[in-house]
This record gives sequence, structure tokens and C-alpha cells, in this order.
Amino acid sequence: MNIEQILSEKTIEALKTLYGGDVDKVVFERTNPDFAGDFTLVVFNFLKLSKKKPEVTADEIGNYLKTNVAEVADFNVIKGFLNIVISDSYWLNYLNSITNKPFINPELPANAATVMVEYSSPNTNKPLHLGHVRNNLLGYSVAEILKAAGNKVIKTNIVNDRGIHICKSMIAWQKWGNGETPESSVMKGDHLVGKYYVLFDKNYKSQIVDAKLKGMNDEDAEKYAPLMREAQEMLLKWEQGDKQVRELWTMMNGWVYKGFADTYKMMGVDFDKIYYESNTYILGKDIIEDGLAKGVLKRREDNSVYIDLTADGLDEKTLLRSDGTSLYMTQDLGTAAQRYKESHFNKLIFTVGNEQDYHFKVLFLILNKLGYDWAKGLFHLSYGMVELPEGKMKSREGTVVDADDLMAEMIDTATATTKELGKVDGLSDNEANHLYKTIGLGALKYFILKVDPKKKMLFNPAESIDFNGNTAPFIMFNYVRVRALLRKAKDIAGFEPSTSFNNNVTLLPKEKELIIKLHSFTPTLLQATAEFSPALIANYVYDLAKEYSQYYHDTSILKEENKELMYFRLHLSNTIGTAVKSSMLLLGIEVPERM
RNA sequence: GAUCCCAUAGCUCAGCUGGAUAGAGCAACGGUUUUCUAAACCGUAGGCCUUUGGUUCGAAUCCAAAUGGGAUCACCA
Repeated sequence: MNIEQILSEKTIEALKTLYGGDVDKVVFERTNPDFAGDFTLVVFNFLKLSKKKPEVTADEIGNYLKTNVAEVADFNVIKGFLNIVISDSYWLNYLNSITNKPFINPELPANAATVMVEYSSPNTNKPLHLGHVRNNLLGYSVAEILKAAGNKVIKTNIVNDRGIHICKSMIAWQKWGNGETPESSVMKGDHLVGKYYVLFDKNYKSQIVDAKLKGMNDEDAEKYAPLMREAQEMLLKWEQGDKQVRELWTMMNGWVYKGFADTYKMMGVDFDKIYYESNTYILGKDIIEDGLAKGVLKRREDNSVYIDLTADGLDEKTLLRSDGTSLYMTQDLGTAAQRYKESHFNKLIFTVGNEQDYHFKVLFLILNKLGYDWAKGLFHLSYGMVELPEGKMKSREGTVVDADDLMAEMIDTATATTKELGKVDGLSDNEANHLYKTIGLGALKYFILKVDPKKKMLFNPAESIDFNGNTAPFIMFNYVRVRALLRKAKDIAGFEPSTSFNNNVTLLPKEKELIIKLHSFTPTLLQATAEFSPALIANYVYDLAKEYSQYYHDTSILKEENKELMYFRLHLSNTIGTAVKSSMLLLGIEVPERM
């Protein structure tokens, strides 16, 4: 039980003993830095019980706690605020108890819940862009966080490898590609296929303009443009299993997969299971049958199937076309059910942008109405769009920020900055290159993950991502300082981190602050788990690093003459280093040993 | 037309399960290195927390409305 829980329980006890009142929950908060104390209780809510003035009530509770809780060293009262001071020895014992232990238990508990996290889910007609980057980093980090919190996590990716979009690229390549391949053009496969997607769109647009000049209305012009009709025909052939179309499709998708694999590898994300829509798009029809049988779904006169959600404030949703073919929603119903059958997940998290909020609301509602118990475990991890200063990214207008380019730029900047600061002395080329990558990609990942997932975020390509201040390089820098300290401590003072330390030291205010910060690692992890928010971890690790940076600046460690005090400070530094590294790994960010 | 989301320093973001004088970073200005890595540290300046009303002992935080911005509402994915 941590100290806040002890305080909370004892306060409930105090309220009972002193005033005979029953309260089921009491929350302490951190004391405002301007006042003396570690934790604060606001007593206004208990005045009804005590029937006394705030000051008196706070004083009485304070006295009770001081008498009955060994860890409470002192207290003070200001207006209705009861500030509790916890003894140094408690904090020192606490630090000793976590020293040399991992912050994240690598073993899963026996009763671990199974959580499937779906993320990435790209289309195979174009390369990944900044929006996908946010999705990938979020999904990966949330998966790591859930794992750290003791869940068995299955990371999945459903690749949208079929449909009209890929046919557009195929048509364009057939017409204008002259047999170009990733090898012949020395271009990543996903970029090559994306090039033809853009080419298709360009020519398609001009066909629409031509048609409209000939007097056709907008809708018809778009529908009857020769290129679009060719793409539609190709899609039909694909569905019929036409050998040539399938071969072309297999080849071009193969190029894309190779390209995606490189991007994922660079980004440092991975998957336990990859699904392909070409295998799953027919799923869901059995669920429709089930729904019809249960009377939840209805069939229209034209044979199409729908569900009426107007009573839930939503619309009628069609689930099967009149020709019996399935829709996006049908497919999603089917894949969810399939995944439950395969993994018996307790939770299934869909990492998908908030533009699909409505879709998931409907999807979950339907599955619940169909009476599937597992549907209660479905969750849409909805994240905001990444916007540019001029607004939303649009691939057709060429305003997308390409994932590969962005990562390369980040690494270039890291290379230049690192060299400029003269930080590569004594590193081999391999080590230096690894460092540039660690810093550049770390900066990018932190920049994206520190923002609350639910909120939209702005990326300004004109201003490069910072390496100073609230950034990953700053956090890494403080980790590196710890590592350097420990290396030197071993040489100079024979210090071994594996030892324990003497508790007989007087804590500096900043040292106590740092230990309390370490103390909040686990609550923060639990909150991040509950809210699916890597941002909470990012904010936590920045706070910790910042406090440490100040401490490091103001306090001498290796020059401290009292050896026990020096060892204590080294242990504190070491443990902070471990907490920083663990936190960064939860964000999918590696930390270097030197920089 | 309907529904949903958002609004905090010049900029990017924290804070939102109601609590003490609203915090960081960047940008601006000034200072700190014979001392453990200055990608650092310290200081100055910067705010009617969009507006109005309500609930409360107490509201950036909860409720309602207005304004501004975004998204969604296909037999598309």
C-alpha cells in the first residue's frame, strides 16, 4: 500500500472516530510548492460532519494522523488546507525498496487479461504519411503501456489491400508505367505505387474537366470518366479472380509491403498478427443472418439489410447492399467476431482517427444489440488529426508530410546538431549513426506522443522539431548524465549500483521531490493505461528529467566528501535513470548511453 | 438540417475526478562554464483560461446558451 492510500484510509478512520461520520473516499493531493508539506487534504467537504470551523477540523484530523500514522512527521494548517509532512525515513526506505528493481515487471500475472490492439491499418495505394505516424506511434505505445500494466497484448494490423484505390494505381501503372519497378527506378515500392495513384488522379481530373466542358454535369463527369470506368472494371475482374489482374495486384502490393516493412522497421513498430482485407472482406454475412434471425436487423423490399438506430439518436444503417454484397460495416462486424473467436480477447482496441467516431459508435452498438458479450470489451482509441498550418493534409494537393522523408529529416537534423555540439568524439561510425537515429526519431516520437491523443495537433514543417526544452533529446541528455556519473563513480569511488545504501541521510528538498516523483511512476502508469494515453507518460518523464536536471546542476555528487551521502545520491540518480529509460521505452523511444 | 469534438501566454502544449497566487517549452530580453556532459541552469517580460448566465463556501475545471473552428451524418472505405 502506498503512502497516499494509507493517509486516505486513516483519514476515513479519523472522520469516524472524531465525528462519527462515514466517508468512503478521501483524496490527498500534492502540496502546492509554495507551502510546507508533501500531501494536502482539503477539509471543506468534512465541515458538515465536524460542525466546526475549517481550521479546527483540519487541526483535529492532522493531530489524529500524526498520532496514528508513523509516517506522518508533522502537519500544518492554512485555512481549510491540511498539509502533511511525511518523514524522510519513509522516503528513504521507499527509495531503498525500489533501488535495483525494474520499474516494469517483465513477467505477466497469471490472470493477465488478453488485449488486442489494432493500429496502423494502411491502404496499399500510397506511402505512409504523418497521420499514419501518429497512429503507429500511439498504437505501439499504448500496446507497450498495456503490457507494462500486466496485460497480454496482441498487436494487430489490418491491411486494406483491395478495393478501388489500389485498382487506380494498377490502371495507371499499366498505362504509363513502361514496366517500371522499384529496382529499375530505385524507389521504395510504396512510393512507386503512390506515384501512379497520383498520376491516375491527375489524368482522371483532367478527364472530368473535359467532360464538363462538353456539357456533362459534375456527378456524371466523375462517374463516367473513362479512367474511372476502367478502374471499376478492374475491380470487378479482381473480384472474379481474373488471373492477370490478380498477378498485377500481387506484384504491386508486394512492392508496397516491402516499402512498409522498411518504414515500420525505421519507426520501430511491429505486429504480432497481420490481417489482409482481401481475406476478410467477405466476412460478416453470417452475422447479418444471425441478426435477421434475432430480429435485430431488417430486410427492405429491395433485399438490402439495415438496422434502425433512430431510437438511439442515430440513423438507419445499411449493412448489406440490395445485390447482397457487403459494406465496410459488414466487414468490420465480421472481423471483430473472427478475432474474438481466434483470441478470446477481453478487450479489443481500435486505433483509428476521430473522423470515424460515428462508424465505431454504430459498430459497437450493433454488436451489443446482437447480444455478443465480448462487444463490451471493444474500444475505439480515437485520436485527433495532425494538421498543418494551412489545415488538413491532402494527398491530392501535395500537402502531405511523408513519413519516410520526415524520419530522414529528423535524423539529418540530429546528425548536424550532434556534430556541431562535438558529441561524437570517441564513437565509431556505427555508434554515431545509431546515436543520430536514436536522437532524431526520439525527438519525433516524443513530439507526437506528448500531446493528448484525443486532441488534434499541429505540425509546422517550416519550424523543425525542437531539440531543446520539453523534448526527447533533453530527457535523453539527463539519462546520459546519469550514465556518465555512474561510470565515473565506479572508477573514482568504487561505486557499484547493485549495493544498497545507508538510510541515515538528511534529504534536500529536491531529493525528496525526486523520490516522490519516482513514487508516482506506478499511479501514472495505471492512469495512462486507464485512459490509453501515452501523453501522461511523456509528461511524467519530462517532469522527472527536468527536476533531475535542476538537482544535477545545484548539487555536487562525485565531489561530495561524505561518502554515504555521495552513494545515496548515486543511487538516487541511478534509480531515476531507470525510471526515465523505462518510461521512454513505454513511448517506444530508445535512450543512448552517451550523447 | 442533425449529431459529435475543440477553444488556456505571441506560438506549441500541460493543468480539467471542482480547492491555496493558472504551469511548461519555444520565441524575446538579461545572467551563469578553472567545478560530475551548457542538448543545461537561473532571472525578466508575457493571461478577463473565447463570451454570457447558472450550480457551489469555492469554477480554467461541472451545467446551459452564444460565438468561432473542426469532423461526421452514402447500398464509399
